Amino acid sequence: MQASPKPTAIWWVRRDLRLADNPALEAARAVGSVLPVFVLDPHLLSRAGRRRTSFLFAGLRHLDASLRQRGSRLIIREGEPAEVLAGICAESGAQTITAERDYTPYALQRDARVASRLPLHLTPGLTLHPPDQVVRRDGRPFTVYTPFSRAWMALPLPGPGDLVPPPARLDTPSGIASLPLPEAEAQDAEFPAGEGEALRRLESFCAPGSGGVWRYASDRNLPAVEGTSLLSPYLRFGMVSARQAAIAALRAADAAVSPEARGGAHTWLSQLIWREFFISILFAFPHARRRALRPDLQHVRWTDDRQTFEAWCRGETGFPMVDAAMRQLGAIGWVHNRARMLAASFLAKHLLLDWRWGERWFLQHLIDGDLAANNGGWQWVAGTGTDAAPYFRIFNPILQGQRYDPHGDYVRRWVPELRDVPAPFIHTPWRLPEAEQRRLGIRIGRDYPSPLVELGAARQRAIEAYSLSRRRPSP
DNA sequence: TTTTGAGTTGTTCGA
DNA sequence: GTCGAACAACTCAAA
Repeated sequence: MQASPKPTAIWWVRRDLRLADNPALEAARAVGSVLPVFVLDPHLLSRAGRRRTSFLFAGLRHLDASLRQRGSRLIIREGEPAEVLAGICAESGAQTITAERDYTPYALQRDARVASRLPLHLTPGLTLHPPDQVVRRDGRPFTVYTPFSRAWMALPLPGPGDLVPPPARLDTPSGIASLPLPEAEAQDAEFPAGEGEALRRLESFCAPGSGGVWRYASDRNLPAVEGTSLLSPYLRFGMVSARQAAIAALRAADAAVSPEARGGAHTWLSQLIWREFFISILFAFPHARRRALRPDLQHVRWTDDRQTFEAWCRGETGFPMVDAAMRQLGAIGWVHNRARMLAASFLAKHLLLDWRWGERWFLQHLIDGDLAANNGGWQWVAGTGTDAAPYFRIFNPILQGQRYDPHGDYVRRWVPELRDVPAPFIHTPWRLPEAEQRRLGIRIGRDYPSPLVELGAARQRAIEAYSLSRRRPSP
């Protein structure tokens, strides 16, 4: 063992790919020399789709570049984290490992394994408030969003002065071997990775006057409009911290000049709170990862129809809003929130397919794919979760299209074969008269699928299947 | 312990 | 076309 002259801490990077406002990095710096390490964990990598993996790899390159500017670098290793870290501790003589605490079932198990044999020091940072601190008076977890958010807001909130700037220099021991940085695919056009890009987005979204946050309350519902922050992939990998985002939201609310603007900032903040709510839910109810949170909805008789599922995956259901969502997912690995809800609701309700099939597909393909947020969102839409949508709240993809994509811009962008369909028919192309189809050169059923189900009957079938499960005494 | 008010994002039906 | 009620009761959270 070759001890370095100065005490050394390993900064174990997991999903906190940033130098600013990073408690795990600060904890390592407090020890002395900092050895930044990222472990390629086969267990996690095998579950992420190509696009998210590439985003992560590009993020590692950016982090490494930032570290090198500060006299440091990122050590890449591969394998079972406890084994790998034990090896690096021995090589470097590091006395401590710092890391941002993560709350998924796998992360908890992994970190317990590491902590059982190595000095692992976990810090907050993934959330503003640790999930086990936003609880009811009796200590039990909240299971309804609104009381959770009230309790969350009642805890001390950070201000701009709490943000820790990135270190100007980092002292890192030399001579520690690293694998080459993994190759990312060509830079993602929609979501360039990196802390710099994340901060630019946050700043422009909250920019006085021009920022999207001021119109967020209304524009966030329009999938054809760039009305959301587009920060989800960056929050997913901690290229920006939830705290940085929340502080920006609180400042925006303070600076708002109109009730609408203030409402926009609050609505956006509430989305950050939703993120923490779902992290808390999965932490408190780990079984939700694999089955319905609500015991009475664990026995819905899904149709188990693979072909229908595959049509949904491909974006060939015959319902333009659903198909636009699924094509957007395939094309850029990100889907507008309203379109996500629509596509998810359509799968679980109208197609009566097991929501977990859709959950897995989303988790694999989304750049921002996050176990807690994805599972929470799916269970909410499917009505199986805590604080779920009532059974009768079933999105109608036609009405939703007419309401939130009235001109069909979103549909035309992602379902190009419907490009020339006039607006009155854009959400119901099967109603185009034959002559009109000929004139436009599009044949429904050949160039674009006929609807997979009849909405009214499918809705009825879903309500019945759900109530049947609920009537069954739960085991 | 009991009571009370409330519950992200909707749709349909009938007046 | 617009509006309000119904949709099914239930559970949560706090007083």
